[in-house]
Amino acid sequence: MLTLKYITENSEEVIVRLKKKNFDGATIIAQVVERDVLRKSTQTQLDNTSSEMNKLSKEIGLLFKQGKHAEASTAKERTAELKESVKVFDEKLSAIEQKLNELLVLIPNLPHASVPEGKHAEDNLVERSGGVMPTLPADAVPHWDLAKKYDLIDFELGVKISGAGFPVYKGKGARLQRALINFFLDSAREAGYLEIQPPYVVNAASGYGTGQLPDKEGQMYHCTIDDLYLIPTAEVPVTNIYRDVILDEKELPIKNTAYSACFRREAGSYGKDVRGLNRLHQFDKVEIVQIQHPDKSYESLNEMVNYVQTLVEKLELPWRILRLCGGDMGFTSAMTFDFEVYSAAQQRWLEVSSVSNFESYQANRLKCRFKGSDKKTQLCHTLNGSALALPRIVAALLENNQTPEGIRVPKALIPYMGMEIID
RNA sequence: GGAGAGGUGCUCGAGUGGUUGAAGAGGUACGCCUGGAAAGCGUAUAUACGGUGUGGAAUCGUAUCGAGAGUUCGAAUCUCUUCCUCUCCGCCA
Repeated sequence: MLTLKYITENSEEVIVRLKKKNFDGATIIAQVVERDVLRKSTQTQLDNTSSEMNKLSKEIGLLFKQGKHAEASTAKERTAELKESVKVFDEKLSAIEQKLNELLVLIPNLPHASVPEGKHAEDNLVERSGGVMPTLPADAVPHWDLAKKYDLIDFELGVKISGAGFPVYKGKGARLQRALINFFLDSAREAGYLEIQPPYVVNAASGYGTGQLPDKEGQMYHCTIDDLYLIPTAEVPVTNIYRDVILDEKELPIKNTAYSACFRREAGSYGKDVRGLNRLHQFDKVEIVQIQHPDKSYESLNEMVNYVQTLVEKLELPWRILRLCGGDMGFTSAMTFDFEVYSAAQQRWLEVSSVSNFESYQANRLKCRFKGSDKKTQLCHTLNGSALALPRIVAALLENNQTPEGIRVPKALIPYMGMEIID
């Protein structure tokens, strides 16, 4: 969330900038500002009353020590009223703070100045693109047919065991998964990321820390008996490592990578583009996360985008990078680049990565701060990106590389696959 | 799952109702000392919010001793709830 201080001190600017995200913030910002004034005055009242109370208590203690029991009893009587006031102010303050917090989580992050205007995905700008569009044989088929032909993925079996959206990878299909995961992890490590193996279920505090809760509760699988959530991305557990942490400036940037299975309920997204591997309830992904100094977070964003680009290039897929417009960006992001690869048989661009700078929006919730040489504590900037999500990469690899002899394995993957062709 | 012990500052560790935001030690930072270093000496070393205030120097107040609630004029210290850790037993990959 945005910091209360920033909102109250720059309320006009905040309202203007939020417009780019198609968010009309005038009313809610006004409510925040109003309640903040109330918060401050209530806090002052509470502090003053508590202060009096503390003073009086000390006096009573002193009187008792001196054996002046009568005077102590008289003093005690005076505390009753104060005590009541403290209680009233305290409850009032808590109520105000709770309401303020409820308002704050409804306000999205401010888009960076370079984020283009726009309302929908069609307004995103193509930043750059590369790779060679494949020329497919006349009888080319989409990946779900190829998966069946070479017995790589069994969607029906997944339905039997779990339900739609839980495919079973078999044989060379399973091996391809493992090859991609290892390729992505090794590449990330070589790029300076520390490999992490996080838990796949998280508590509510973690879900709240990265913003999945409370707004996106319905999108996560919830184990109610233990009140734990299946992670929708490794971003959640990895970023929460740094919840309630004050880092030393010298530790920045922190670069972590993690493979995890990802679980998404995808409630309400049935019917559209869900065939094959395009949209799943469980999928595999390698994530990269950075915690960075605010002055350098856009350098890091750039670095991360360039890094992801090397991955799609090594996989020899046609790719393009989109600079998301204000209306298509995530709630918590200040700037996002999406990566898409072309899936030739479906003749569609598939999103395979989303790289974002959250600036201090996420860090404010997480209370992830750093202390510099000036001894001042301030919020870090957090960034993350997929590097990469597997299913759509697999879809594009299968479709684009289909030949009469089988599926050609890109050079970079051959050592991981142990074969040049899937047949 | 059963029985017991415990959760205090960057770390260790004292503290069982009254100037305890918290002894002591270690670590770290700065200063002194030294040709340099060690030792030694001195100083500093949490966070959040609020008030006064300045070139975001200071200074005061409030809250925080796992978390939440309670008892009390007053709680790190007592009570309850909850989470977590450790030991023993049971079960098990």
